[in-house]
Amino acid sequence: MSSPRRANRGPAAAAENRVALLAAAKATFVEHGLDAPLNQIARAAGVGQGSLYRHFPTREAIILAVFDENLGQLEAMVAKVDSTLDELLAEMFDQIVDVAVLFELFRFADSSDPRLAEIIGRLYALLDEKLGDDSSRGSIRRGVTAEDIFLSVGMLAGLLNKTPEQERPSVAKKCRALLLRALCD
Amino acid sequence: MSSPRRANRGPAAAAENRVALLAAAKATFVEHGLDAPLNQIARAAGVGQGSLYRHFPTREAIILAVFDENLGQLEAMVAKVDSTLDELLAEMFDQIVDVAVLFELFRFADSSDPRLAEIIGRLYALLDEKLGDDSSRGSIRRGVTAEDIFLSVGMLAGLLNKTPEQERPSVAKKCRALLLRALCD
Amino acid sequence: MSSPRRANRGPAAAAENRVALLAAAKATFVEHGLDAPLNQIARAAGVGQGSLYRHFPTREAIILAVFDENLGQLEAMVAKVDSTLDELLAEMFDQIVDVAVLFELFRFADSSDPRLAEIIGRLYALLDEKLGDDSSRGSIRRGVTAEDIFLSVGMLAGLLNKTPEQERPSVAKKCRALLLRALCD
Amino acid sequence: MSSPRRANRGPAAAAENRVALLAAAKATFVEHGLDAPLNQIARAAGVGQGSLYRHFPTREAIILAVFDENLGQLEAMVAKVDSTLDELLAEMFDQIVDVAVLFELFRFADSSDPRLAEIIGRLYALLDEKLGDDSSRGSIRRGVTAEDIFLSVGMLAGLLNKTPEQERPSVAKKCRALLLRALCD
DNA sequence: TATGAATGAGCCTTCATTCAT
DNA sequence: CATGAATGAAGGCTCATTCAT
Repeated sequence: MSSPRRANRGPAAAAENRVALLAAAKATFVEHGLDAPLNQIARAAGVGQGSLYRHFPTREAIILAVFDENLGQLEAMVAKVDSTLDELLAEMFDQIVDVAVLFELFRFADSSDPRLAEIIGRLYALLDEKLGDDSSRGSIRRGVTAEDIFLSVGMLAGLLNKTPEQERPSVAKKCRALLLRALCD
Repeated sequence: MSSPRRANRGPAAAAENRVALLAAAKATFVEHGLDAPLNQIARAAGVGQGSLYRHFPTREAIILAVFDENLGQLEAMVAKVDSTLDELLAEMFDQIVDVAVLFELFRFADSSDPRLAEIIGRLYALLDEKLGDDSSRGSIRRGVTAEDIFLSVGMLAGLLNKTPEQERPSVAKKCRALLLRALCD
Repeated sequence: MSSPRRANRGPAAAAENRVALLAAAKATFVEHGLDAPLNQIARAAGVGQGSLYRHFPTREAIILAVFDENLGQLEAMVAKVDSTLDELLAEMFDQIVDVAVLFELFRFADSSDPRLAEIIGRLYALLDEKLGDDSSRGSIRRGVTAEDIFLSVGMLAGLLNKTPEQERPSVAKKCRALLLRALCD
Repeated sequence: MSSPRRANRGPAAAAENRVALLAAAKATFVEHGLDAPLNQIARAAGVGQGSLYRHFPTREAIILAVFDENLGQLEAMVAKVDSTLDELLAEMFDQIVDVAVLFELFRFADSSDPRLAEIIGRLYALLDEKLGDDSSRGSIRRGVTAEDIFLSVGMLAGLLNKTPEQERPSVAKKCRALLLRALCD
């Protein structure tokens, strides 16, 4: 019997699969929310259910991984440009319109989860580095902490997640103005 | 027989049931989010599944009812005291810590239920009334619109919904400071 | 408290209610089939659920009553006109397009049910009366029994019940031609 | 533990399961009609509820599959013997006593499922092939169309579906006589 | 190790039936 | 006797998770 089942590409495919899963997960989460059926992710990735579970044993695990990956991109960006916090914030505010859903992560991950703590730690480090240096602080006023920025971004994300797709850009713009006023002189 | 069917308390229980359902719904939503199983609400209210559906034919209907009830309390408060917007905002920020989940209601914004529009209208009216009058604007700066306040509250609620129970007061306090800075002179 | 509940018109309304229920039942069955929710019938009749149950304790009971009533109309028609069987058949074939659903009755009523037996008996009597008399037999061939006619009508009804609304007239016409060929010389 | 979850027999069981489901579905439909609970079919097949839905995502799908299978048997029979339409009809009339319920399938006639159209097409082709050739038409009179036969079979099925099990053979016999008279010279 | 079918728990919803008023 | 709210059993369907191959 010739099974129509996708060929088992063996262990070598593991890395490929992981990448495909992360991409599929991000797309699926953005489109259907963090409660999207997991099999939808597996299907979109062209990967078996079981493989998804092997790579990410829980829903939380894959969400964390996607978030982590996105944060990685942000870090890379920061590392490359000699940017001020203004520019970094602008970039974050821009990107968040599309991936706000990932911030729902906090509903899932227990805040004591070491992976989450690690991710938050990296974000804080990123921000503290800029805040601590007058030349890179941009127009952010003294006294603003990394946590303040973190909370601001979180609030924006929180609202965007309740906002219908097409209204997001306009809502984001108005909120950004409010938040900058809160954070800048 | 194993299952002693709950006594049929008759039509007289209708009003009681409605109240019990609303209370149970609020508690359940606060604890488990707006996607909480409806049967859990019915059980918590000590009411049959069917009665829940009779009183609130859709999930949206019961969410709206709970929200409406809370909004009513807010309006009552405003009506009583000759309050400034500062006080109104303080009240809202206080209350929202406990019922932030209700703001998830706006996920249903594309709903055809006219009551949602009505509720939003009432909220705006509440705010516009205060904003339009210099003597009641408090320390809110000129140029702030009802929408700005609405968005601020929405952002706060959005973040609180992702925040674990015990951290909410502290998060709320910090966010409140940020938002007031955004809204006041 | 003024109860918005329909006034209890007392025992006097019993007869009225029964009539309203039968009419509503017929309309509801025709439109939604014999499995239509009973509360739909009560509502259409403007009558409480309980009253429906008082008049017709089972679904079968109300179906039988509707069927019976329709048969009564047929009998009345036969009694009035000095009709041949041809005309009677034509009438039945005509009417059945609209009320074929009532023949689903046989799926519900146990054939040993005395009420059903009584109804069938009346139908047979109606037919036998015409068949037995050469002058009223019309073009129906000798040898055809009341049962043959009964089965023919039943078959037609059976098919019509599976036929989408708008195709019924055309299907009925073709089947009628076939059945007449079976029953006539 | 109280519920010894059925062993997961693995993907290899897929084919077996499909067969078991079809058999169970046929039996269940015959006994309880096309509205029989699907979980009853799953249980009868010794298969999980989810597997039923995997194989047949809708009720219509499984009905179609059962019907298709039966039609396949009919076609096979026709293909083998060099039969006349008389014989084909006899076979159909015989078989229909047991599986009349499947003809309820046509309640789904407005379905968008192309397989239904395909099935009807095959039935018509089967009949047209015989009708078009004088040597195979048997005693069926000229002028009879495939549709006439289709309608006849449908009418018989419709009636049998309302007929209690034990009376079906006798009813079928009488109706068959009537219908043959309608279709033959 | 990858695959995807199997499994059943669990939520949603409808509706027949009962019964306090 | 009429009313219509209350009740929960029952069936539909989805999806997280397991596991034979």
